[in-house]
Amino acid sequence: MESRYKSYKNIENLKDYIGETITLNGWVHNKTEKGKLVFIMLRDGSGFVQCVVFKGNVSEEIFENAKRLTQETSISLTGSVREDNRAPGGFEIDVTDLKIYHLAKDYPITPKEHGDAFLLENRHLWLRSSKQMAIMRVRAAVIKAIRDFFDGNGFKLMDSPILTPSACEGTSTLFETKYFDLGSAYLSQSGQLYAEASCMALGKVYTFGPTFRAERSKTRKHLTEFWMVEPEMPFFDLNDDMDLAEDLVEYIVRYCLKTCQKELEVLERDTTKLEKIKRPFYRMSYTEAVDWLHKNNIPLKKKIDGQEVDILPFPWGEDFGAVQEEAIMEQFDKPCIIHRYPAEAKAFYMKRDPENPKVVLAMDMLAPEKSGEIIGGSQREDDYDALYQRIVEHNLPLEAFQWYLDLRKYGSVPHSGFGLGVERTVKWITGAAHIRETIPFPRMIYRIVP
RNA sequence: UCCUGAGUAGCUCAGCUGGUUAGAGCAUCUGACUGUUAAUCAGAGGGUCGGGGGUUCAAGUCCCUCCUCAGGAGCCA
Repeated sequence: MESRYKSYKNIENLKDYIGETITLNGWVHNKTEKGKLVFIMLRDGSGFVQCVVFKGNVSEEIFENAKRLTQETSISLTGSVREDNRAPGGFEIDVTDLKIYHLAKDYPITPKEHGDAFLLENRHLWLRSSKQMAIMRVRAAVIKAIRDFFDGNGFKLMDSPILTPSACEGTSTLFETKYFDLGSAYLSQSGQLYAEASCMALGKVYTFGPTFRAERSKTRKHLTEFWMVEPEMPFFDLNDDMDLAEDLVEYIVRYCLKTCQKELEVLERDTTKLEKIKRPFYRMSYTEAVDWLHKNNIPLKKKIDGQEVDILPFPWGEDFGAVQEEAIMEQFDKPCIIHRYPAEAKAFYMKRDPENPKVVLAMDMLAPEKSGEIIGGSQREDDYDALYQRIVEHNLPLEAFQWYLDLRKYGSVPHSGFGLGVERTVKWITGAAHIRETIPFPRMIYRIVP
């Protein structure tokens, strides 16, 4: 493509330049000297390539400069591209010219092992490591897949506000901030309520953005700031909702398999497990899941007076914890949707099942390989009186939900939606050890820097 | 918030029952080598043992306290 700005050749396209002399810009990932040879592993963001400087091929000055190179020094180098099976990646550059932009000194991250705390403190530099780069590239692919899927299926993007006047669900804790003379505003913990309003205007919509939860949780599945995509569809019932969730997840996985082979290889991900992710996924109701727990003697683990006790059989009505989720998922090689949860355990806006008022038309999708919940969704309550009563029952401020109740006053329709957590999806697909590795700059309870 | 564990060189760690001048590997610097790819070999520099207090002739080591970090639970995407 002709462009008005400088365009450089990229390492990922090297196979198009075999035999040509090209200039590459990048950073020194590693360097080894061997007498009259200097090997430079060059990184440019698109990939890595080994470059060889031979004393006999360059001037004294260039060779001395090659010997001075340190890890993460930024350089521009020129040389011919050659296939070579001695080089990692299969290509090599015979360097004829070398220019140093900036000589880096004492780069803290070495090719050896490092601890988690150290790497997190140096997240701004850790991102340059090959595995972190690969995860970020998969993340970009996951987000692209999500947008392509919705844009290609008649959805409109309708962004929800990040500053909100009050809780969407009332349950989770919110980050609070001052808002001029209007008192407090809160960082959004879900765009759903606004997506519901949007879908009554534009039909199928999705909202995509950061979400904030001030929960004091400290696990490898939680961030205080994470990205969520939330589709909302008028005239969809719970079954349509579940079908859409399956289609989306299948599309994301297939897109990553198609476009991120190299990245998944760097991450040593077993892609045969991802190849199996095809519809139909598994489905069971909450009640069926509880029956299964009974049959397999899986207890409810509860803390009473600081003592952990096992309760058998698992009592109907209790929410599943990590123990139950993992036990259920162990039998599956594909995601499983669990639907129709006890009403008490779930949010106020979820519609009761007309066939069993003790449960709501909600669903969670659990991913295999101990990846946990990646989707939570429901059919929404569309009856004005029922919703009004729920808001009162949950002790939520009625005046804050007046606009939301309006949606049930002016042409209410059955509608459904769900939220998919981007980082949890990336964690599952990449096999990353911790969710903090799936977002460029993670925000966690005890870390906000860098 | 609760439970568990850890803080010693730039990094990853060892350091016994309290006992001379606190160690190793990597990284850094100097030198050797035309195939390294976490190179190898030879040499050099590098320490407030997380902070504070206490016990003792003597504390990295024992006690108290505070701080920081990690893992797990609950909550959730």
